[in-house]
Amino acid sequence: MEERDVELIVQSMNRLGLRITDQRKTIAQLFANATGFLSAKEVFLGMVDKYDGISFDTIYRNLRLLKELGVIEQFQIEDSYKYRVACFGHQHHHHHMICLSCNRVIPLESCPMDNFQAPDQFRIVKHRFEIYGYCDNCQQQGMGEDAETISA
Amino acid sequence: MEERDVELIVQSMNRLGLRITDQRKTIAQLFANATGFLSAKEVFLGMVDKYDGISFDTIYRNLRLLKELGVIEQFQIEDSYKYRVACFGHQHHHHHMICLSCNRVIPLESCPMDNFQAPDQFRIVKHRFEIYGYCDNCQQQGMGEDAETISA
DNA sequence: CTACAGATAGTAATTATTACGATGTGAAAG
DNA sequence: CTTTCACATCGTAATAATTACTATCTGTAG
Repeated sequence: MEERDVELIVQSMNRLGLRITDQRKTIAQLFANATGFLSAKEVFLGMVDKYDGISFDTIYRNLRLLKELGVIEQFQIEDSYKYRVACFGHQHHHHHMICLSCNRVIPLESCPMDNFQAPDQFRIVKHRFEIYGYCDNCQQQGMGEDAETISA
Repeated sequence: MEERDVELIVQSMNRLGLRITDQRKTIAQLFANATGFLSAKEVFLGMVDKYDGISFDTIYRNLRLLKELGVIEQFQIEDSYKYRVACFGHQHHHHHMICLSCNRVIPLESCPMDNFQAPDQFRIVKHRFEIYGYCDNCQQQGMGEDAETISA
């Protein structure tokens, strides 16, 4: 991403009533420059150079706030939380395909609930649907050739 | 569940090459008697009376082993891991509806991947699909009446 | 009965996350 | 440009969940 994208993130922070601190600008930069996901730890590591005594409180509080306000999205990948800039242009309900090699996220337009009828008078409140595999690029670089489809 | 179900679990442990220790018998009992899920902590609490110096190692090692061997299934509910006896009679690939009130698990026969075509030459390795809501029983007891459908 | 690989106890270490009082600061108002 | 103060951060501690490891114990094959 480019400088313009940092501005977009900072602007949305501002619009949502958050103060624009130096630390938050840096968080915006980190997410704008990230190719894939960032874990809390990675955000910390990206900040600790510039703010050498930075508090975990600052990291976790901002990640939580930005998630709640919809600026970033939280994913659960391989048993741990990771974050990325929310899919702009996909504000409506959608799902994702996630590349196990490069962590690229491909938004999906279709939702399995569109043509699903719950049995047993079950009242559906929410659902979770994610696809994992290897994207076109990574396959061409030989990734995932040997990977078997896991039925789970 | 009944005594017979404890035996089934113990037998499958045995068949899979695990030694039948007292502790493992007790774990089998806990899962056989559980109405819903058990967290690692709950398993610990269920064992600590009988084995007062029981090690976390024992709990976590056995949960991991039993999960890997397919005796129990691991779910992620409300940001934490919980376990239950695997769906016997549903050894093939399937998904679940999970009641947010009583934690009842309803196996689903249909899989969203059955009629799904991945775009972008994405090579699908695995997927995750879970439905959360309120089961028939809990709705009749007034649970989930006010719950709104969450698009996420 | 014996031997031993595997299991457990007891404890420590690691990791992730949350909490909180003191201090600092963005930005709104004057 | 100052003042002000709610919000943000720092520094540190606490909590929680999980993993690690060694000495000891035990299920079970032979």
